[in-house]
Amino acid sequence: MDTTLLKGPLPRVAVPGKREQTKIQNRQLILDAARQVFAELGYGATTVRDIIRATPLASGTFYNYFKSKEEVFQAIRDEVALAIRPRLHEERMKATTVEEFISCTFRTFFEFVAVDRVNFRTIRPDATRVRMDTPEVIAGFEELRTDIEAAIAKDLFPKIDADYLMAAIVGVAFEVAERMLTREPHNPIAAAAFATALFIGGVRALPYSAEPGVDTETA
Amino acid sequence: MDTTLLKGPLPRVAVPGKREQTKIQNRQLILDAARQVFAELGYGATTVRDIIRATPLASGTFYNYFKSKEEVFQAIRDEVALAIRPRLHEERMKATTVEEFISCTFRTFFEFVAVDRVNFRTIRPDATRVRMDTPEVIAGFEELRTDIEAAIAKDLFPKIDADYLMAAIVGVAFEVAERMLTREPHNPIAAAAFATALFIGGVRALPYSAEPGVDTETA
Amino acid sequence: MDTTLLKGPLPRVAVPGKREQTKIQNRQLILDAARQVFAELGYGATTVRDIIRATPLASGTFYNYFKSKEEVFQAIRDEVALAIRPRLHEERMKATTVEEFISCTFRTFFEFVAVDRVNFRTIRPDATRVRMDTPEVIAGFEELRTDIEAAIAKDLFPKIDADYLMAAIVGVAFEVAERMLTREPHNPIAAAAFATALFIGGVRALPYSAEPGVDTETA
Amino acid sequence: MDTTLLKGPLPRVAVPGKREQTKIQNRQLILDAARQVFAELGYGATTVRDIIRATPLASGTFYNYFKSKEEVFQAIRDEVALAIRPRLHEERMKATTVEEFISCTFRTFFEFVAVDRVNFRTIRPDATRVRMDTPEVIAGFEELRTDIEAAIAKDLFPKIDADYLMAAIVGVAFEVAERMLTREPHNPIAAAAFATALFIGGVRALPYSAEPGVDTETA
DNA sequence: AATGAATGAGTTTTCATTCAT
DNA sequence: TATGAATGAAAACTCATTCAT
Repeated sequence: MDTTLLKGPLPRVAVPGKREQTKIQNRQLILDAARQVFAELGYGATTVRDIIRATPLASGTFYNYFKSKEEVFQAIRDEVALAIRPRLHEERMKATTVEEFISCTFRTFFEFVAVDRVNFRTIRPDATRVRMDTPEVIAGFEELRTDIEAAIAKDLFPKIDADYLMAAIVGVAFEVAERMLTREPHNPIAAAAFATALFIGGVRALPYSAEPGVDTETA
Repeated sequence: MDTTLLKGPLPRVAVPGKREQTKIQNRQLILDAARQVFAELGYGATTVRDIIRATPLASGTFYNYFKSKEEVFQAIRDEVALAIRPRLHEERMKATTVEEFISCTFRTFFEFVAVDRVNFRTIRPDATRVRMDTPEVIAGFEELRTDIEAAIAKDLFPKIDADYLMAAIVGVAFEVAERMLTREPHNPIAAAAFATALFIGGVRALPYSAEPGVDTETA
Repeated sequence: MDTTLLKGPLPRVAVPGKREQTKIQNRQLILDAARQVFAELGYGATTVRDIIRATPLASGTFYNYFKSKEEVFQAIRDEVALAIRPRLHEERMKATTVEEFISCTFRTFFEFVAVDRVNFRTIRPDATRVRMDTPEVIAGFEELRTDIEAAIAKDLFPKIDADYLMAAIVGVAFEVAERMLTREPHNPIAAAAFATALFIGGVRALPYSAEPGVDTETA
Repeated sequence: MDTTLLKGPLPRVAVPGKREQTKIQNRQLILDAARQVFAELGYGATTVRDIIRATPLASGTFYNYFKSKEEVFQAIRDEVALAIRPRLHEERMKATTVEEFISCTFRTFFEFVAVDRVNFRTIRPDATRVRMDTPEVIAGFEELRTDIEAAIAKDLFPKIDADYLMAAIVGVAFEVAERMLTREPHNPIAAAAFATALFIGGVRALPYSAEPGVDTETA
């Protein structure tokens, strides 16, 4: 190893450095553990101790990264929202028909959820569902509304209530995603097909289902 | 602080023999307080103390009626199962068309929310929105699936995925209700009309909106 | 025992009651323990645990009575100030000469300190002295100034700086009391004689001392 | 937050060989910060972190210079013992009369306080006044007793109680200084004149005051 | 030597539950 | 049966000190 460059004035700003690395890694360790534990116990029942215990770190270390349970939670939500928002927005911008607009929204969302299920499931199915809308998540919803309004302006949509439509899409996305995750194997394509059909043609246009609770494409 | 005069089982001097009455009344006091507080803080964050504080009763009294927080929660669930669910169930049983089935579900729900908004949604002081699916609603929507399955059996619905349809209805109900409450005056009829139209004919069948964010029936 | 009176509408406000008694007692237990521990370890080094440990009570019980260490401390100070202030004021009002005014102030204070030394000594001699002036204590000082001003108005004192004189008296009272408590036996009379002589005639009028650090009256 | 650029041992690139300089400098940085923080929060409430935070140094660096909070405290004591005490001591040694002995003590002290008020007294945000006898002053007044004893041996003072006299001087010095700082402008000369007159001739010898609370020399 | 994150023991605080009145 | 203070186990949080870089 050539250490020439390490002599002289220390390369203070250079190279991320091992310290920096560990810091990022530890933050991630906590976030991952929190995701895990939230999914298992639910947000309410989770304690900071639970999170730390799921980690090789010491209790005090938690507080070097987050002030409280709530703060980790929001960090997780934000992380997710930041990951999916740009993708959703971009695809919707490319849509030239109502069908495309709707279907790309659902498909992207369900695929994301299927892959990243731990992120989505900070929820204990048999108990209470808590949804904490952080600014980042709200921003995602707002963006959807703006996109709808833009689509109306382009005559892609009829002149409808964009606010309610946004709400309807969000509601269906979250609830159907939830159900989707209870089925094995997860089938985001089928879920998106269902939701899209509903939004395009209503219940009568919904795909036939061999038996309730089983994705038609899987059956 | 001496709160002696403020507390006490309400009418201590009540008509003799009506002890049974007081017992029922106290039970109700606790249930009502619990509903309130669960809605405000969420199930996880709520403590038994919080519930008792929202009551004229003493902390020990709680345990004369319920063994734990979990038990009150169950009791609320049970209670409402006996109140709203039969109503919804009955109406849906009478439905002879898909339209009726869908519209009565949404109308009843939105009207319930508009009247009982406190139970539905609260803003925490730090402005973070926390939503808890109150037990009554969970129970109601579990039954929804059963009713859909029954409707499919009666050939009212095509043979679709009842689980997903239930999820879609729940999602739309919740999210649109949320938006409805941000508008003045609350218009459950218009909200139900929107949701029903969406489910019957898809986005293209949605009622025209003079301006986004304003109920057409109100405008 | 005649229980006739116990029937019918409960005598809610009557008799202090055993519960009420215990409450007062426990508060006092904590205050006494705190006094003890503050005197031993000093205010800074004392923890709430230390106080509780010096008590037969459980840790949580502390918080039924005080919010924090600081709050107990202030309660102690206030208790003391409330006990001694009226006595000091009353005696000063009766003074007809400067000598009386000064000497009664010091005598009362030093006697109080000698008797109630634990109250006075929330201080660790070898470490840091912390004096937290609670409103109640400040009020005691203010009263002294007012009394001095009244004495000036009555021509008992020459027209001097009442504010500084008050400060001087307070300073001498506290510091000499501190020294007095290091000597055995405590001799408040001698301490008051010293302070009074100083304030009346200056250092040259001070009583002779057989040996420094020994009260002349004792020697 | 990346504070890399803000921290660091001051001039890392400093003139080679002047490492010794930096070491002395850092030690001083810590001592100064400690003095500040002790005065603000009191010894007990101060944490090592507080001291370090008031410094451009990193937490670990603290332990290169001092083993603990206690040790900094001792160091401050020692440091000032070398600075103020000799000055006071020397002046008192030169005194040929009681007046000189007393007046030089007060004058020096009040001037020190007026200049260095931050070290003497701080107001905490919650308005509770906390006073900590900073080590320098404690050390100074311990020596005062020795000096009084020496003066008695020289027949400068009558054979009085040196311990009590020291206490009286300390008490007056502190309390009057406190009052002095509440007046604008600070007038250490007048404060010293007041205290000296009191100690030489008693209350009847005190300078007349135009109005209480106003320094005569200023008025 | 300087750095500053990690550590974990110790402290503060909360809260479900008990129990004497 | 109602009361509400006491309990103490467990959670939240702090901070002196260590140690890899």
